[in-house]
Amino acid sequence: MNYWLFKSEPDVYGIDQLAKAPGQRCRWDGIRNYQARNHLRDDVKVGDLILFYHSSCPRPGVAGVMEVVQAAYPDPAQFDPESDYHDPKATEENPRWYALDVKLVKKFAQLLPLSELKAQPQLADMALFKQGRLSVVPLTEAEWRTILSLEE
DNA sequence: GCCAACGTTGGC
DNA sequence: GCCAACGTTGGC
Repeated sequence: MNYWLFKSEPDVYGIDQLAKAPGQRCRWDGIRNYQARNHLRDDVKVGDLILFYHSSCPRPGVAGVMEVVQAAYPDPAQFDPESDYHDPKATEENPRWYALDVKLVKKFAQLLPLSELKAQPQLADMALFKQGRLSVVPLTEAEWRTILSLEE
């Protein structure tokens, strides 16, 4: 069992959209960074738990928890010339980018702000802070427990 | 809108 | 393989 933090811009796709989706499930796609892709493709397993993080918005922070329901498969958007995520160098035989399916476990009653995460000495070494622009971030079990304990 | 950090591209 | 130029992310 591994723990992750996935970022999304709520203007594009926020936790409320996931809450309203059929079965509260969605495809997590559009990842176009190699390090994030490698995590998605190689390390993220069915049953892993994920923090849903809202980024690039007025109130950045953790909005809730998701669970992986389908492990990585080639992201269909890379083959779609109409998509913003189209990649002309990707082929069906040799895909570059991967997506996976998640479901909502719970939406936090209140968003847990980034400022509060930063205020925790136990979280000072988090990958989230060390590598600010990675959109698929691993968490240790201790970090996971610390963050969940901050949510009442 | 600004800027720091860092990833990607392309010439050589 | 190096590195400058450029693009993107994301907090503020």
